[in-house]
Amino acid sequence: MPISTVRRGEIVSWSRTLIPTAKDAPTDAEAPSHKLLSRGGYIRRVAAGVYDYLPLAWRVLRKIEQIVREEMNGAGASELLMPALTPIELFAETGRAEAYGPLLFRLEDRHGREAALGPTHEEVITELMRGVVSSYKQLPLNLYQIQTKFRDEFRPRAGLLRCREFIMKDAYSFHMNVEGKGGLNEAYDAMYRAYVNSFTRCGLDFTVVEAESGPIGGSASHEFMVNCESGEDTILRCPATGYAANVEKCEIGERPHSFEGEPTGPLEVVHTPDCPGIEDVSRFLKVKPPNMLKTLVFKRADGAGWVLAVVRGDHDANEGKVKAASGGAGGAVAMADEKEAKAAGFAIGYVSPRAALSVPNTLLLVDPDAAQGMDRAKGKPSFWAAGADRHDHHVKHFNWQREMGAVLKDHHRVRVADIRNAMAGDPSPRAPGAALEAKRGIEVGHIFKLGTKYSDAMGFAILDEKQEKRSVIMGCYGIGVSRTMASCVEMSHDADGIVWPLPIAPFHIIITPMRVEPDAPAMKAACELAGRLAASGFDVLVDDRDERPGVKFKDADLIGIPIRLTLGDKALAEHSVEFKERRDRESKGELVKMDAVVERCLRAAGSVK
RNA sequence: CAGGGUGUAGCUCAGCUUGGUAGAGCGCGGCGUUUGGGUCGCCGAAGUCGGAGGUUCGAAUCCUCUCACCCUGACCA
Repeated sequence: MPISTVRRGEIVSWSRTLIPTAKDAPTDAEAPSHKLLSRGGYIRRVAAGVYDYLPLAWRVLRKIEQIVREEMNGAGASELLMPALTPIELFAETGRAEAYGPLLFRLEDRHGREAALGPTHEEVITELMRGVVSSYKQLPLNLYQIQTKFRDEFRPRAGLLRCREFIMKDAYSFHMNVEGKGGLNEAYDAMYRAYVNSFTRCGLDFTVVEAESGPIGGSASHEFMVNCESGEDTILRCPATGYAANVEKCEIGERPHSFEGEPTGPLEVVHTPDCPGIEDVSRFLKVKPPNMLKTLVFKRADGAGWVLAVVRGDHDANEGKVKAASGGAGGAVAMADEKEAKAAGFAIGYVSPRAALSVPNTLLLVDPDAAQGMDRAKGKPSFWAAGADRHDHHVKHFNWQREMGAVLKDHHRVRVADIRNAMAGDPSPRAPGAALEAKRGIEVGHIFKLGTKYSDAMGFAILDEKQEKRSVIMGCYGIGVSRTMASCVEMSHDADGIVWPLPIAPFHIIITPMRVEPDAPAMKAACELAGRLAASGFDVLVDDRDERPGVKFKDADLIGIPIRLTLGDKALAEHSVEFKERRDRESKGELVKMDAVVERCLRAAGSVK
């Protein structure tokens, strides 16, 4: 017997479900998605960063989940479900009980045992795998779950975009090797494709960017960002090549630099009281930030000295890049502790590049835009203001060669390197002559190559084919399901309400009969039509409320159902209904004969429903 | 965590300065009216004024403490 391949749609009456729409959004809602999901009766706030998902929202979430599920299964992953409640010992094992800090929701049971509500499940799944996988023959494996996650955010905000409790799909893959068949790269690439497929099928406009792997560790990482101006994250993109990366990761193309240039005047020390930041000094000295040198103090992780990072006043130093540029001698670096740095002789807040001369074991890293003796645009020597290495004092007319001397040529002590965050207008690292563009986005997916961080920490090693015990190599892959719903609203709405893409709309079609008494022609036609549409796979919402037309139209627009079929006297007299797509704001709608409606809707839906 | 702000009816808010019977609009219930873009009219239900303590004859209002929530920043798979 063949398996039925046609999905029968669902029919729901507005009056028999819960869709509490409202004219006003709660005052605390600012983000469009927060306002519209609240007004549209999708969500209600229960506590800070904690929400009810009402029937409409739950339908959307389940549709997103289903798409993700299909793509994950198609990519060879298997679904399981792990507990949200996790004994603290598991997080202690990898040090993340500390690393996650207050972000971890902690609780204590009646016996005084500590537990945490899972923010993510690397430890839990590694613990599981450690117990059940004992041979390389069982790998590779890719396991995922869709589940509620908990993070005690310092500041939940923007409705569903940053919650303390949210729905997430997290997947973990396990391998004996990185390259080749069954390796990490193969799974990573499969996940990359599954993510592209998932977000495309959801109808999202998104960009894939290269990303830092962050505190989770690992070696490579991509973020999937929904494009929208209200996004929290800035991404940079090369228009010539399509290269895209987030601010932390984005490389900057070649920038010419040279310390050579005549002084603009004698070095002048100026008393600058109460000027802790660049902005204050800039105002006080009447010097624009692009003419100032910002010098930050980093400490080597091994304690064997310091790294000074010099960037232009209007630029931000990038810790990851500083780390990379100072690599080799002494390993990783971290922002210096203020007390410690002061004790070593740095006048924190007033440090100049010259501090590299006076404090031993100090490497000076200079960003190319700061390493300028000549102002190229103006064709004359650069004017620089900098710290005076003395509390409440700065200097004017800083000149690299005069102030630093021969040490500039010593590559063990002074290096010029890309050490700042990229900005719009910076040269592209991939195409000469092209400039990076800045866009805003919301992160909805993130994939990582973890390597052996967790398997090492938790002792998950098995024998390979050569009888050698090796740590299992891992990858992990997340999708914020509830955030995806919210970012879709951010991306797709207008003044009247939400405009859902068809694949994740709670209902494909809303039928709006003008009269709703059970024996009214409009209501009878609505029921008949709903049945035929459902048989073709459409989910149909019938607005059977005894409300004025204006109210129904406003609500239909607000909740964002892609297709509206209106049944009024005029249309019925011609055996027709009025067909209107939500995304067409201007059009009046078209009259469609009753027996052609299903076909018209199918055409509007394309091949996807 | 730092700075700022708000808590009064289901929602949006007024009242607080200058203490004296707790209000409006939307929503909700009823009646009538209207019926293609949030009709109109009348009637009605609805609030321990976030909580505790204090000052006072009397506190939504003044004082102290506390709780919750929001915004900006920092933080952030």
